[in-house]
Amino acid sequence: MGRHREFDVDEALDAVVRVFWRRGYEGASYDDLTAATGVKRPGLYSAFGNKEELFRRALERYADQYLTYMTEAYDQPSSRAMAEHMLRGVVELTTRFPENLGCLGVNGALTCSEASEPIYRLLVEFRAGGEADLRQRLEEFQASGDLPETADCAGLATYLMAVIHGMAVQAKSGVSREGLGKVVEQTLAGWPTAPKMAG
Amino acid sequence: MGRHREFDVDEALDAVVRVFWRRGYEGASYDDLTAATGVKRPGLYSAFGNKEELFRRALERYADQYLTYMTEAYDQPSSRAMAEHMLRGVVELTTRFPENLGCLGVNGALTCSEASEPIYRLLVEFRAGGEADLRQRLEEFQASGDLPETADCAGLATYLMAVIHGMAVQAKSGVSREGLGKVVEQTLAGWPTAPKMAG
DNA sequence: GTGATTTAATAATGACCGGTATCAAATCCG
DNA sequence: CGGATTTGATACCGGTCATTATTAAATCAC
Repeated sequence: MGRHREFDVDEALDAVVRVFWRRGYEGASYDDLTAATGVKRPGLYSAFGNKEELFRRALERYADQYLTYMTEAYDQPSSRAMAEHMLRGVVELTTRFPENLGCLGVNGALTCSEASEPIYRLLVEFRAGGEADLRQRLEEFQASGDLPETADCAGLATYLMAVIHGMAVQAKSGVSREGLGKVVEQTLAGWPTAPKMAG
Repeated sequence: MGRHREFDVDEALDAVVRVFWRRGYEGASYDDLTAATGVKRPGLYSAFGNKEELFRRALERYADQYLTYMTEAYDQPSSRAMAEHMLRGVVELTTRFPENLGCLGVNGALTCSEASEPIYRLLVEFRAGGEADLRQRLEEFQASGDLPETADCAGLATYLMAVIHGMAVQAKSGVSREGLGKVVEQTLAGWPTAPKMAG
């Protein structure tokens, strides 16, 4: 019983995601958040908790809504196709909204004051988790003969994640979709090729 | 005439550089800056102006002190040697100080509140300037036959800067020197080779 | 309708932010 | 020395930060 909530929690969270995506965790104020959501301060607090919890919720929603191309990539038939799917997905994501260039995983808090270090660590772990998943998938590709036995899967994962984060920085700096496409091309041009199979 | 300044301006600026490098522009407070420099607030203001001017001074000093490997790279005899020199320099720079991982050009302000957008734009231009210089040098290498005529120098410059910025993000996330070395190897493995010259 | 309960809106809280006014200490000139 | 001038240190300023106390409005059970 009691009065009903007058705003849609997921809609508000979507707006919150866009604010953090654009401004980062510390750069986003409650004035920004209330303006974007149309929800007053106490409404956000009662629905999501404090700013740190709000960011955690926003990061989860961001992953669910926008990082689907990562799991799609894992279903591709070769490591090269996987890399291409991921890279094309990054180009699309990081340039899709002119107001939210780049990606939340990097924009959220590359640096911050001491007070926000929990969020900084959250994002470090978030990115490290993506790299660990990628490494594991690369090792599967290697086991199935799609990558040479001499390939360093951990190193390749670190490399590909570096390119992805670098593209996010470039996108945030205003590099166009076409410019980022060149990054994709060069990355794929250097991708290791499977050894010629007998038979 | 009058009382003499009791601190060394360059030493103080070096300490300021390290604070901004670690915390970013907005994440660095005057409490952090005064603690690191040993100079009280009014001392910093009288020597450097306000926070924005202080950051501009710090960025200049950072470039002079730490980005020398970039100009060294331009003196290398081939585009590949140049790329390797740059990439090894980035590994060294971004992991040199455990308290200041990554690079100031990216850490400074990838995102920020509306109030700090002048600094945000300064850093966008700072990075874009580096990419423009790199592109020009690549075109010279291409003109001298070190890169194939089919190579896209602008695209290569965007790619290499993406790798560099991505390595800075990875370093800031705690990736080791060895891990970043793998990024260098993979980047060089895909570097375009000059066409075989006749004679 | 009445009372209990939940949300919405306003406005206030203490802490910290960048930036300065103030005054004491130090230096130079004469 | 004495007076002018600059720096150093303390303490303060208004503004903004995240957070919350308070009160009005809305909904439910009965």
